[in-house]
Amino acid sequence: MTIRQENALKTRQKLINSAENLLKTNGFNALCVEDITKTAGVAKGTFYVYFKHKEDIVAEICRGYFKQIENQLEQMKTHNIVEKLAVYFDSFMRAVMLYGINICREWIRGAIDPNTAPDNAGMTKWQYDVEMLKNILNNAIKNNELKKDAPVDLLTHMIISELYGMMTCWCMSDGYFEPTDWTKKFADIPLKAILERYLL
Amino acid sequence: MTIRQENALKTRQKLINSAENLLKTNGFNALCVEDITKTAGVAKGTFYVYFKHKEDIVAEICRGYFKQIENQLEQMKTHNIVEKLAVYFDSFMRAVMLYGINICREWIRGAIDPNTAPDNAGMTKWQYDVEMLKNILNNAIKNNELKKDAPVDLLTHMIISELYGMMTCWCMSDGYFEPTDWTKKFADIPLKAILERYLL
DNA sequence: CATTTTAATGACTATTAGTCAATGACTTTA
DNA sequence: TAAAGTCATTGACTAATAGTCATTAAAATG
Repeated sequence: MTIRQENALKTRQKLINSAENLLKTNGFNALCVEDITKTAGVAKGTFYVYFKHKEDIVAEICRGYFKQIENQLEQMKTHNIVEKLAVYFDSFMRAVMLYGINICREWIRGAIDPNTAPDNAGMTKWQYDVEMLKNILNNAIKNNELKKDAPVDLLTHMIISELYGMMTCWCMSDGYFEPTDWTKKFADIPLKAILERYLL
Repeated sequence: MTIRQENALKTRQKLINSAENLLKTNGFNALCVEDITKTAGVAKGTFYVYFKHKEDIVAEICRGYFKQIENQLEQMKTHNIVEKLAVYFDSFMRAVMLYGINICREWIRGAIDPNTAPDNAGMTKWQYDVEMLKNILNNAIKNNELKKDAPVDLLTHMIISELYGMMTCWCMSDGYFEPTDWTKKFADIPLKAILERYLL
């Protein structure tokens, strides 16, 4: 890698760090490109060298969190399906605890906003969620944890509903419930109810 | 009521109708005040006579849908708690079917957006949701349908999570599931699981 | 009819997303 | 190593649009 390429990567990362901090403290509504570049110590135009739209950098930040969760799950191959899903839910809530309520809001806002940028593979964050969950369920079928005739598509979407509902409600209640307890309730009650009849 | 007051009301309503149509067809991101006033046939400044911020008119529109749902529920006093909640869920989905996916998106976006305007009673849409559900549950306790020691607060929030999750997922899947089936799944499985142990 | 009130106006400011031609630091090549 | 070429960076620029406000005219009042 040449010096030029290295510097470009550094600049890009400076922009992401800067945007992430602003997002955490002030939320998406207050986020503006000039603030991002000022904090990063570059000119405004530089932003548009690396990101096509303001939303793109936010999508990238959210994608970062998502990758972390994905990694955590990779290391859980031995666990059974219900436990794995509980960890999946818990990971999201942990990310929220770590990064704060504004990031959580942005995660949801980004999902319902039709303008949200897909990643370089052309996939939206939402599609990633779906794919990841589908894989977990399909693997469970392979491992004889779940019945062969389980409606994977429907189950996937119902489980994602639980995840988004849990996060949305937690944001709106401004952290009224203790995050870990909150997650556990969902893993224990609706999640189990959804899977129940298809468990082997 | 004087002519002046009547005309003012009419103007206000024209603005709301105009905004509602634009919202339905183009979504919130594309909504702009100048379009609203142009369509309504008034000058831009007129908008700000009736609404303090752009968001306020959207909040008012959503509030309108909400009132309709509230009215439907008023006429359901005889039904039991599980049925009543099923109707509650169904009403939201019906509103979505009637008003379209953009209104549904806005309903969720408005809930997670901390800038959303409260109504004249100082209540956000989200607080309305919570209050309405709490009332339903408290009434169920009075009617001996639900145990006296049911944790109303927690149940309220878990049920709202189901509602928002169901709606969010449906929007994100771009109406992939048939709305009525989709609602029924949630009323039948997670909702029942949440209430189950507190039913009498 | 004279005076007061207020809904409506549209030109105005302020903010900010996004563009682009110019620059010069780095890389390649002969 | 010097000339030629590449590309990250810049900041002044345009465009779009939220929100303001002094003015106007129509309606209400007495």
